[in-house]
Order: sequence, then C-alpha cells, then structure tokens
Amino acid sequence: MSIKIFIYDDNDQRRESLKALLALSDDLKVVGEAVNCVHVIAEMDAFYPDVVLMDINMPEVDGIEGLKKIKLKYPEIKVLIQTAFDDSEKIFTCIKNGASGYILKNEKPQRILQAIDEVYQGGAAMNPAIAQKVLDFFIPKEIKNPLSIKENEVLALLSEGMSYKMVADHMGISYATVNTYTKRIYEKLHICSLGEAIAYYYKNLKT
Amino acid sequence: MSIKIFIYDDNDQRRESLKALLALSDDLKVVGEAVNCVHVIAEMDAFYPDVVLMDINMPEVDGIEGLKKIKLKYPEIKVLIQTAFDDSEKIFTCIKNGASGYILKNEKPQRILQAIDEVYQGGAAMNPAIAQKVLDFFIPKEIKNPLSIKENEVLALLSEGMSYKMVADHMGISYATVNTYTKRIYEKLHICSLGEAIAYYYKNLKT
DNA sequence: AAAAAAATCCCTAAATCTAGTGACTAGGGA
DNA sequence: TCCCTAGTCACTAGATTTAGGGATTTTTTT
Repeated sequence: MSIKIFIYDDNDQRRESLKALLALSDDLKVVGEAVNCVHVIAEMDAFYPDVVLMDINMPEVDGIEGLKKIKLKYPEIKVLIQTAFDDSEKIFTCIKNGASGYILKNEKPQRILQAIDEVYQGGAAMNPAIAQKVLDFFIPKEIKNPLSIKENEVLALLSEGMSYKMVADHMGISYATVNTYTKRIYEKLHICSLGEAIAYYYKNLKT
Repeated sequence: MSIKIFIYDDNDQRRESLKALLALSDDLKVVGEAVNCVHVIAEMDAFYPDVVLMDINMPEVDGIEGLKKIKLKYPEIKVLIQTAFDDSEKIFTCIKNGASGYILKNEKPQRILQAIDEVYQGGAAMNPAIAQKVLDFFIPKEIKNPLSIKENEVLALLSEGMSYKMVADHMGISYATVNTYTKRIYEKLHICSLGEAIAYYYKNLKT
C-alpha cells in the first residue's frame, strides 16, 4: 500500500518536478494534481489522498483556503504546506488550521520525501528554521514590566478573576492597599479599568 | 572548523555510543562529557561547545536545570534535548527554557546527526511526533462554548478592556442590553465578576 | 405549531471599583 | 542628606458593575 498524494501548485514546472521526485519512491503515488483549490473538496472526494502537498500562493482559491476546507471535511488528511518564503504570518495561520507540516520549496529532495513520510506517520514535519520560529513563540519574552513585585502579584490575582477583597485576603494585606496598588498599576500602564488591566496581563505578562 | 559538542548523559554505554556515532562525522567533535549537570557552568566555561547533547533524567542536577543554567549564561550555546519518553510536560518546560531541539533516544543515528547540524545552523530540530504535540498547542480546541453569538461578542469586547458603555456603543446596542448579556454570561459560566469572565475568555475562548 | 433560545430593551438597589488626597516606613541612589 | 520608589494603610465621593425584577420580538428546535 503506497501513500497517496495530491499536489496543489500553480507552477507547471514545479508540479512536474515534484511528480518526478515522488516517482522515485515506490511507496509514494501521486493520485492527482491541480493548479489551485477551486475544486478542492471535489478532488478530495474523488481521490481521497493520504497527504496533500499544498502550495500557498495560488490564484483564485489559495492554499490556506484549501487547507481549511480539507480539514473541515477530512481532518484525517494530512496537509503539508510548501512555500517559497518563510512568512511567519502564514505559518501560524496554517498551523492553527491544522497543517501537518511546513517546508520550504528549496528544501533538498530527500527532505521532502522524509517530510511526506513523517506526516503520513502522524508526525509533524517542519523545516528547522520554521520550527525555530514556532518554538520562539513559547519563550517568555522579557518585556520591560514596569510594575513592582507586589503590583504584579495583585495584577496576576485580579487576572485570575479575584475581587479586590479576595486579593487582599489572599495576600494578607488590607483592601486599601490593594486599592492603592491597583491605582498605581493603572497609572503605570496608562489605563483606567480592570478589563484593560487584565487584557494587558494576558497579552503581555502571562507566562 | 568542526562543531564542538558536549554530552550529558548518566548512562556510560549511551555516552560511548554517542561518541562513536559522532566520531563518524568529520564535522563533529566531542569536546567533553559528564554524567550530570553539577558542574555545568564550569564545563561550559572550559569547553564552550557549539551544541550540547542533553539527557533529561540524570541524578543530582538534571537536564532541565542544566539547560536553564546554560541558557542563562550562554544563550548562544544550542542545547539539543534527548529523552527516552515523549513526556509532554518536560517538552514544554524545555522549550520555554530555550532548548533548540528535542529528539528521542531511539532516533535513527542519521537523524541525530541531522538534528545536530540543524540546531548548529540556528534551526530547531524536532522529532516529528514531538513537533506534532507542539503544533497541537496552536490548534484552537473546540470547547463547547455555551454562549450565544452576541454574548460571545460582548465577552470578547469586555476582555479587550472595554466598559459596558463602550461595548454598547461599539455594538450599537443599549447599555441595558449589554447588562443583560453580561448577566447571562455569568449565569452560563457559573461566575460572578468581570475578572472571572475575562480570565475564562483568555484561558478557554481566545483564538 | 408550540416550546425553547436568542436578542433586544428598561428599572432599581446593593456591591464593587475608580480616583483623589493623605500619610508613614524602609531602602537605594544622586 | 535628600529624593524617589516600593510597600503599607485610611477616608471619601462618584462611576461602574452586579443582581433582582420584567417585557417584547425573532429564530431555532422539537
């Protein structure tokens, strides 16, 4: 049983190159191809591939749209995104939409085959440079937090949903002090409501 | 100029295997090794490797501690984590602490060499299964959101820091309606304050 | 077609938060 | 030494949010 592959790419030459490459492997079989995702669902219905090699920039209906449509109807079909540039924006859009991998077009042929195999096995294949960007997302960015230790603590507790009273209780300080800290937090962050403070916390401070 | 590597692993046999493997490549040079991270900083000071191959489970001072210490003093040294199990907890701890890669011990030798090369080049190397776990983190998990369209909209705006008035204005509805929606949100989420609502939003609903 | 859910509006009172002002202590830096 | 930041507490008045009520219309579901 070979891995069934469908190729989306608007560049004829590139499609041919890919087909030639994939033909070298006995385990891979290109079941179909298209220049854009206009008929993506019909094509999935008809060929039901294991892995889709998806170009991002294509006329009419692009790869991101195609990815969404595929994943909506066939979440089990693996989609391996290929693009010429390592555009962070798009990478994350694809990831959020369930892409199984993200490789660059100038990848070595061997790596492309490897990537297909990896996603077929249920893993995620990523070009190391892209993987690095993804990992960077997890690294707590040390933004210069202007708040003091206690102010931070108050903000964290408020952001967990506590009221001033609860915070006072939890920290073993008086309600008045919590009030003071909150005022200072608002001053320092240039805001004037709890909602804004919590929004700031989750967007900038939450680890 | 070959890539300088330092190995941390408490298993003697495994260290020998790794050294034998790395010796096969002219580009790689093992500059040192240790059974745990007790003297990690002294070792980095002395050998200043390009890449550290780090086992996680080691006696006394483990790989995660070692990783933290290395990254604190030498953020430019790449640390490639190796472990027997794909323990999600630890994966994320390592990622947050700046690990450049995460591979499994039973990886094929070729893949280990490839991983070292990738991290040396500034990329991130991940076993596909692990990469998949990382990517899963980005996929919005469809939790059954009990709120209606409008309630969701109100909550989203409140979570951006708007007051009831601003929300009313922004949505073109009356203050009273915002009040009503908020009450229903609290009922449905079993909470009773703005802080809790926003906390819920950022933890469960925010895309 | 009836029932349920969603969307819209209003009023009131109590609880909570916001803002302004003031004050005391301790520690670090100019 | 003097000034500033951080941490602590208090009082007050006004603004906002929360919690009770009701009520009407449109959509959705059964």
